[in-house]
Amino acid sequence: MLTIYNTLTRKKEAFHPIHEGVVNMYVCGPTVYNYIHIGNARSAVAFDTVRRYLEFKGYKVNYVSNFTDVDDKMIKEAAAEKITVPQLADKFIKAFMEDTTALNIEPATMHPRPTHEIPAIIDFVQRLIDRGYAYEVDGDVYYRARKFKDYGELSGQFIDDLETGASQHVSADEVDKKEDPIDFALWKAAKPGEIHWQSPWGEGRPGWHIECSVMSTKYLADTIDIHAGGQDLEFPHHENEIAQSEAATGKKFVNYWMHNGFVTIGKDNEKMSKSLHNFITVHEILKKVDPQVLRFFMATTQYRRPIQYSQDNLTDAQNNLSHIQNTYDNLAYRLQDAAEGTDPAVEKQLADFKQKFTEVMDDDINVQNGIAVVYELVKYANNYLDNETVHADAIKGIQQLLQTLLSIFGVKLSAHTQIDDDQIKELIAKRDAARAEKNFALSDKIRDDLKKQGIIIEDTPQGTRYRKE
RNA sequence: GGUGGUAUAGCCAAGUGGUAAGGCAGAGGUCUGCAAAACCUUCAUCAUCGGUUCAAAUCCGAUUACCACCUCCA
Repeated sequence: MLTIYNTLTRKKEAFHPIHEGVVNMYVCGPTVYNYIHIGNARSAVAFDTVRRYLEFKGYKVNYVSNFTDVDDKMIKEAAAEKITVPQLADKFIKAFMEDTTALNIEPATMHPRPTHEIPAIIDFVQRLIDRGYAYEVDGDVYYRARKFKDYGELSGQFIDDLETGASQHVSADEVDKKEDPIDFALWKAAKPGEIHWQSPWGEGRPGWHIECSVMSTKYLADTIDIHAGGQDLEFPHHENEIAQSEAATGKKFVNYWMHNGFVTIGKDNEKMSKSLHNFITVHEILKKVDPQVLRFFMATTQYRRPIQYSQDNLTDAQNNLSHIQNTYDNLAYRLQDAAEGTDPAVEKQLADFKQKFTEVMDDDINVQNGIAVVYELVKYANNYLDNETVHADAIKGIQQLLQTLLSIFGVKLSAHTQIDDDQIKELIAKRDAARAEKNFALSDKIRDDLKKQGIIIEDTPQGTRYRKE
């Protein structure tokens, strides 16, 4: 049975979706004013992995993830680039899709954007005003946080302990307008020249938090199964979403809150973030690193744990993935001389591996233990391949399980042995002849020459094989 | 000041009371003409101090260090 750590209760809980067999999940996406960095990608990878595991378990997953396409940073960056806010958004949404596709992240079922939802947002804000949870001041609309009785429940904060302006990002002007410093903006009046929409409170734009409440309830349901995002969103973003949504609908907003840990960098393991200027964009790193390696690197750390980004750790991931990929190639190679039929012992063993994998992953998506089962499978597979006689269906069974498990981590395995090239085959024949005559100088030269072309030669008991590097 | 998290071998990391999974790197070996790939063997008493217990990395208390959040952040 699947258990998930629920930030709201600070406990692992048995996972029961509202509707049998279906999971409604919403994941907070990025503000699209720049290329995503590895930290942003972490969230996308973490919850893509959760999604894939849920699908592996047989659930249908409705996965909604937003793009925040208007806010202060968007306005500032658009001005800097001398383009409009929507142009900026389109540019970086396109980049986001390219980067996440490279990382083999499944597109969301839906990617809503607040600027496409203005009427729904206005209705939602109006509803909060009508219910006495919000008030208008000079074209801004604020949420009366203290009126919502459970405010602070998610993050464990007590209202009176909050140090106003501790993050030093609130302007004095804004504090003056609010009834209470902890109130937050639902709607912001436009400054001259800023992008804006008409509203009952004048020209303005949505505040940050409101979009997720509106889009989650509109595209999924008033109450959903999973709402996810980075740990930095716990407070205030998710706290505010709960306050807005539950005040508006009168229903529980989310059953399971999931928060991913950060990507850290440097010897102090500092959080990677745009504001600390210590980030590396996915766009940049993919110029140097195989996207599969980057994906594997991120997917094999459990979503709640921090990931330390370093070259050493990336190299580790690279080596591990190569080992798995080599095994997959070894399997494909032996398929060529395999006997027909299967091997009951192998079938049994595969069923055991699959069950063990499910058991460990059911514990809050414990991917470290999950990947350990994969390594067991890999070792088992290679040992099986040492047999003189192997069976085709058994090998196919191993391949299939390996592929299925790796796909949960977002890695696509494919055989490298299937390349067919007469020229290479001719050289190999020549080399084999040389070896038979013990002319190792020639045979080694042929091997070296092929290596320069990126072709690796390997001698096995079944003959000489080759693959691309 | 409030809140939360983390501390296990050179590195990554599992582990929630019974004498430390797994991976990388390293060392040795098997196979090979040599390689490659793979396999085998080997490599720690768990930040510190104190307590509870027949028994603790695991529970309790204290200490230290690091990280994060407190209306910009995935």
